[in-house]
Amino acid sequence: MGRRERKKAATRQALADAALKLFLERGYEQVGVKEIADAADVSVTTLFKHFGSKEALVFDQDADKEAALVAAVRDRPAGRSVPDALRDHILVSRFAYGANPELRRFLDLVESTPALREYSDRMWIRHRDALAHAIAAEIGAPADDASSAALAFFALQARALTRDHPDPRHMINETFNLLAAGWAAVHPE
Amino acid sequence: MGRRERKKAATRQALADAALKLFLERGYEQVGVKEIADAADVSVTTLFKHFGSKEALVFDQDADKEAALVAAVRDRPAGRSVPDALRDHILVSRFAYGANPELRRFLDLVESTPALREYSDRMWIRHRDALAHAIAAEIGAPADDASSAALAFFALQARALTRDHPDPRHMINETFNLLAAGWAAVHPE
DNA sequence: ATTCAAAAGTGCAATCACTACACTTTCGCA
DNA sequence: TGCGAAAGTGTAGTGATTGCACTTTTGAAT
Repeated sequence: MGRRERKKAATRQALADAALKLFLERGYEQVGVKEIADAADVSVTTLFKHFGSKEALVFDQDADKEAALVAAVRDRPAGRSVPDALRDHILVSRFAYGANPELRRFLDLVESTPALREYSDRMWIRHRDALAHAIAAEIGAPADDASSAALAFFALQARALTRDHPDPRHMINETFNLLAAGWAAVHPE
Repeated sequence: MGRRERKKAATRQALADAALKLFLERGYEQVGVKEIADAADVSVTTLFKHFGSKEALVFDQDADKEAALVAAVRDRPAGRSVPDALRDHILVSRFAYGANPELRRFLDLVESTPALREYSDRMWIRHRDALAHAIAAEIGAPADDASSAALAFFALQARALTRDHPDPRHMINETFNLLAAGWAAVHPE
């Protein structure tokens, strides 16, 4: 990778870092793009060349999530159903920030900011087709199989569904109980 | 109803009418709020006193939809399951514009405008709790029953799920097959 | 090494939805 | 009859996002 791309990546990183730092300090809405650009020592124009929107500054990794999602289905333990594998993956990705306080604060920021919540939801839904195809492949159905698409969509929406529930873990489990039972009925083995 | 409220309602209606007319003529994005206000002969400030956002100008009826939704569940034919009743309701509300070309154009406008699609989706989801409570009441579960909440949420999301599918009717049916089977398994009668 | 075009970055002005404010007009009603 | 709330106005702002014309950097081909 040449100097050019390295510098570009550095600028991008500086922007994302500055943004996250400022957001955590003072809250998403209380920070303007101008400040972020200044903190990263670039112009606002440059900021928007790197990130399509203010929200995008916070979510700087996307492709790996999709890969992980597809892998969760494809590489699931033998005997585990597709919905159950998805349940596991959602539970882990939602509650496994372990003892990492940075991640914890980041998730709190997202959850407490409506604009970021919506953006995050939309990000997940963008992986809908990829997940649907992975599921269809697993059961040997055509790529545009409707039930696979429905399961993929619902699994991805589960985050939004369980967000404001008092007991998210329980809500997720109940939700996937419904999906798993329906899936088993539609696709008996 | 006194003259005052009549005038207020008239202004509101003039705004909604002007907005819809302009949107249909030239497209949602190509029309500014200023133009709408001018067409209705009020100030922009007044426009925003009546409608919370530009999108809201298009969706001027909300309460009745929620009532219809709850009624679809509560007053369903004897022997019909809750998910099936919801399927019927969704199918009707989605395809029953009959020979009404105005409604047809309106729906096309919404479907072809990202901002309006999202707004419409969010509007439906706002009814989530009401629908969830109605479902829970039907099966004699506590109001915060998790499976009822999941079913309500998924049924409402079905519109978004089936939007960009080549055969929406088929997609809706497959989706509700999944939900109905899951629901039957979780709530055997 | 020189040159050249693309890529990265800049600065400015503009757009557009939406808000705050301070103000006037209009009714409803006591 | 008169007063206060409600409806409406106009202006000036904010804040994200875009378009434009411009300079600087740098990879690569000659």
